[in-house]
Amino acid sequence: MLALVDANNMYVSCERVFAPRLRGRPVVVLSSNDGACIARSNEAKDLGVKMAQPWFEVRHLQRQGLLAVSANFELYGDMSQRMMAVEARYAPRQKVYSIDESFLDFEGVSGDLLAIGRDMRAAIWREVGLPSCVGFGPTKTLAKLANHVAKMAERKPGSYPAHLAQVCSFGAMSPEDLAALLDATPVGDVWGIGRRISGQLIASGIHTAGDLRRSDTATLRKQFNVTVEKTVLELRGTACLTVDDVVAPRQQILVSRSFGTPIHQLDGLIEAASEFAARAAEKLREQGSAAGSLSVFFATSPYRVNDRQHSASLTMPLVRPTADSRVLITAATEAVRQAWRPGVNYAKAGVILSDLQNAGAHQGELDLFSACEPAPVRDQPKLMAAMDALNRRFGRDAVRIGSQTLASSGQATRSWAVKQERRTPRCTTRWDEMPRVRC
DNA sequence: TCTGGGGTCCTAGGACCC
DNA sequence: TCTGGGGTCCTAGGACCC
Repeated sequence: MLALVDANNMYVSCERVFAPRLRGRPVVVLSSNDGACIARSNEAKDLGVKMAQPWFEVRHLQRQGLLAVSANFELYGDMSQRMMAVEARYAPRQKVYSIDESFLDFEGVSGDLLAIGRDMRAAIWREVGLPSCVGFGPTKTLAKLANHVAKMAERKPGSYPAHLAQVCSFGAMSPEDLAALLDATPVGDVWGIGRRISGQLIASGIHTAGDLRRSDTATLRKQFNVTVEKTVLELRGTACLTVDDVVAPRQQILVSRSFGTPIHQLDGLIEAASEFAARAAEKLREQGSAAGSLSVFFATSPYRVNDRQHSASLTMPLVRPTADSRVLITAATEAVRQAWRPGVNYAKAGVILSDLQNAGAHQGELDLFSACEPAPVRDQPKLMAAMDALNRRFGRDAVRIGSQTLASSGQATRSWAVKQERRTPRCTTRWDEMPRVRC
């Protein structure tokens, strides 16, 4: 039997641990530049705030008590690790799926899973301060669905039987009860069935999870793809997705941002791309990989309808896989120079590292470069390691690459930097931001 | 004024090969 | 009037997730 454990409204719940004023009130967490709502408390959902809804569309709800804070990812990441560590005590294998979810494999565990689930949930609350829900099922898709039921039964009394709230096990249900439950679940609530496909399923008469489970797999595979077919099999209890507890290194690393103010000058774009490439390179070295290629993209805002629209994307193959910030920044800068157009207001940009491989694996090569003049920048892993160590010890950007802040005009620009006007303290990761307790 | 960021997997179709 | 056939590899883009 598998379990899916996840925190309720993760980001809001993390904020509430250290800010009692946020408890019991409608709260949203805002994306970078305080642009859109990326997390909502139940009270905010009840006020009608939608996921990813722009802040300017809902800010008037402040009159009805809505509160907003800027995203504090450092805090959420740390809280996540604490939560995962508690969960790991309860099952032999854990696969962390996202910042607030993990799958647990209870194979070989005897005892009452419902009781274990309740105990684990209580421990997460007691030790970390986060509310969570637990769903048990024989496959990942069913465990996900059980978790969904647990959450909805808690949040919307009447949607599902009350005894399924918070911890729900499909393993503890009769086939008839489970069938009735699936028939009461909209097909779009099934994991893997998104907006596009649920629309087409409904159009062909498949409205609920129960309908989907009864559908012919071959037909669905033809109409859609194998992913949908696997989902149906998983709903029937045939496992197609496994829980492997090895943490696979990322296959792709992406750093992108919308700008605080649009960029129309080459300097600014180079500076931003350099900054993103440097961040991506740090992540790359953190997981011990090297990148085989680097892509840069930048685009105007589709919402500024009077602006000339342009979106560019350019991939730079790297001569040899590298994790050296200087090499990656040089490639990013070159890509910007090639793809940039003057007179355009760019609103967003990003850097993607792909073709990732183990940094230790060196491929033999012909030395085609010794004759080059000037010689290309050589990788210096020790230099990078020293830079990372200094930044860990003295804070981010204690040491940085020059082009991360272009000083061509005699002063740093960085007007594009994100705005976060409502960020809360990083209570668990910074000594100087630790909360104070008055007795 | 103001519209998120970071991922994975799958597939169709083009390039290329013999 | 008149098309080769069979295969691999790569990439862009779509769909999904949180």
